[in-house]
Amino acid sequence: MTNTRKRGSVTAEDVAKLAGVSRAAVSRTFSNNGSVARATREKIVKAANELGYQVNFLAQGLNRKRSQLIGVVVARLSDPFRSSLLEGLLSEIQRKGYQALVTEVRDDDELEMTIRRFTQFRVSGVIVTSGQPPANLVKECVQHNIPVVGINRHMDIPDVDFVCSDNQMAAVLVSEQLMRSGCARVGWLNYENSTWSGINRGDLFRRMMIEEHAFDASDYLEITAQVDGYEGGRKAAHGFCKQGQSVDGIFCANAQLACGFLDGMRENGFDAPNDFHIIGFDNTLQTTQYSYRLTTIHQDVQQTAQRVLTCLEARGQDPHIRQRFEEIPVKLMIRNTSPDVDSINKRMP
Amino acid sequence: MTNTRKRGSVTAEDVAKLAGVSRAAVSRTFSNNGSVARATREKIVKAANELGYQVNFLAQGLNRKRSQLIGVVVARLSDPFRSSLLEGLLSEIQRKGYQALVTEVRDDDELEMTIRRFTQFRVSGVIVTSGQPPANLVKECVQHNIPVVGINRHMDIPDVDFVCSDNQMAAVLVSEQLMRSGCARVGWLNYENSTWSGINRGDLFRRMMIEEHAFDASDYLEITAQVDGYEGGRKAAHGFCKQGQSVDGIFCANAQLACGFLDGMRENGFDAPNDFHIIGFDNTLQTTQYSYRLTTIHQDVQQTAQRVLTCLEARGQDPHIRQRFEEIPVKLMIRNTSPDVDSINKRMP
DNA sequence: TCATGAAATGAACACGTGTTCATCGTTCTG
DNA sequence: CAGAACGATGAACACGTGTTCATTTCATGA
Repeated sequence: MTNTRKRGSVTAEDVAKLAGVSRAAVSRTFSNNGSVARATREKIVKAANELGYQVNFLAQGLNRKRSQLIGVVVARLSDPFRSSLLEGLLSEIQRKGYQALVTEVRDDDELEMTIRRFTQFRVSGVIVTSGQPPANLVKECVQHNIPVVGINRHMDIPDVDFVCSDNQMAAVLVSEQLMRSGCARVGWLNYENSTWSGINRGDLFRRMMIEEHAFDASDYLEITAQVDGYEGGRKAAHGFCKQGQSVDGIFCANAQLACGFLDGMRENGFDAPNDFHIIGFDNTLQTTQYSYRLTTIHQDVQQTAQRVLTCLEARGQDPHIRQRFEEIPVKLMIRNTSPDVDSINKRMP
Repeated sequence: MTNTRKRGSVTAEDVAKLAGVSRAAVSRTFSNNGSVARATREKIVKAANELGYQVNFLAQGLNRKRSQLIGVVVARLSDPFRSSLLEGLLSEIQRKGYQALVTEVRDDDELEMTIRRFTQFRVSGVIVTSGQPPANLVKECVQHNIPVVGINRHMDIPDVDFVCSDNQMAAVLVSEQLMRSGCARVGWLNYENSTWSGINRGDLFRRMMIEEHAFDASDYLEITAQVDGYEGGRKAAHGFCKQGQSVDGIFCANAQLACGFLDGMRENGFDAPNDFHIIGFDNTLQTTQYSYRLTTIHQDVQQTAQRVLTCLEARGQDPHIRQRFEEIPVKLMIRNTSPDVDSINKRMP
């Protein structure tokens, strides 16, 4: 019965008409931009509520040349750490009043299409958690004044910021833990064609063991899984045992590899912490569970997400600030597979 | 040096000017709508490539009153099944040429804001994987001609479609497997205030055991975990043992509960399949791993995602088709915790 | 009382696209 | 050859908002 000319969308004009003001006043009221008298603002808000008015984000974005969307590039959500990272990002994105445009990519080809679509939506920022975006595309974003941030990866591109867990700190914590445990022959497990962060973690760990703790190179093994994930780690353990190799301490590039390697060793009759110590990366739920109780490096997802959005907003305001490289502190979660040395010493003095 | 009036956005008008045609021709070329001669189309495409033109999705959506976005409501991505479901949805959404607007909700209050924002973006559809959307809000969507689909949940709302794993089929498969294994006293594990799908699975399983397989009600136990997830299941097992109860077959509402319960029983000195059989729901990666090898019901995520998008597109074309309730067949993945009976019989004839 | 400045207001333009409608040229048909 | 049928084309309007700019209102101080 009400005067609903066209059902399905009540516009600012309808509100203006009902409140007896101009449409510009309505716009000013909801965008908090210009100045509008208290009395009229109240009239407008009342009319808006009555009609159930909501601003059209498409029109708003078209005009402002910027939507309140943030593009997020993800891959392989089946990895628990990646999905928990996404969870943290979503939470922070929404807290700041943005909306997440999530795209899953498999190869860098898809990634090109993806970023292109992001620019077509005039996103306020792009977060890359996986894949190596082509430099020219990122440049395109920069030209459009769209900030880009990478997580746990190194992109050698000007005007793009990075947030990364502190791999150096992880190397220090892990190497010291292994030293305290009396390890004399350690290994590093990663998969073939790993990401930058995986390689970086291995490099820093190696340097720490050899240069800082004076390990002989022959006492530092590099174990390479054919593929990533649990099965990759498990197969690597089988190969490791078949070749008759041995270590008393091993550090893994991620949690899935670590769980797989541990289970693979168990299948061969070895177990941690009795036969060897093992430390993983990514404090996923699974590593906390009874069947694993894996000592692991904890990445602070929440803080990572916060820093990412800080970077985005900073560069959104001034596109030409100098490149940032933020490192997020990590923690060593001591559990069963490389237990607290003090408690051991206490137990057998 | 080229005539770039305003850097950062090349519009259809620029393309038209370069190609020597009207802007309308450009629009027709890229929206594949009107008719345009082969020769001019080629001229336009060439000019567009030269200038690096891309349509502005905001303007396009504003005009069409519909964006190519699809809103996805998720919760608790830390649950592996949920993240794999999201993965499947993303993949299907992108394959169909849409973009996913993902929002994480904690309570139904947030959900209200979320759906409201979805309508403000003029999404082409809404997928609800969690939470109970208020009926009036969904009605609002329907009024805006925005199709809504729910996954694995029951919403008693007209004009909203549902896609659900075939819980009846699961109940049949599980009950038959337990019967074949000679179970005489079975249990059902769920958490308090579970979702609709969890309750539904339990109801159907119970009916199957009691009505179909003539179980006495006293041989059908309902075990309730305080909270969802691995820890919930583990604590439930501890309580179960402390009370001195016992079953020889147990079915769990989801994989996390199942893994937790199994580990909890192990801590108390019981293990599957020797002391009891256990079957989970959601064929997550973890259930396949060496430490669990859990017999479980597999939900076909890919097919679910496909059906969801089919529903969305169907209702997008005609909002008044009758409500659908699609059931997706499930499979029983037989593993170690409730092994294949034939192979057992063969082994000890 | 008048000049001055600030706050408030509405008309008008811009954002970049889809789509209708009238026009024009071409081909087909009898 | 006349007329019809049809594909191609561009002008113009619509989509719903933000923002500028000139104008009006109003309070303040001299």
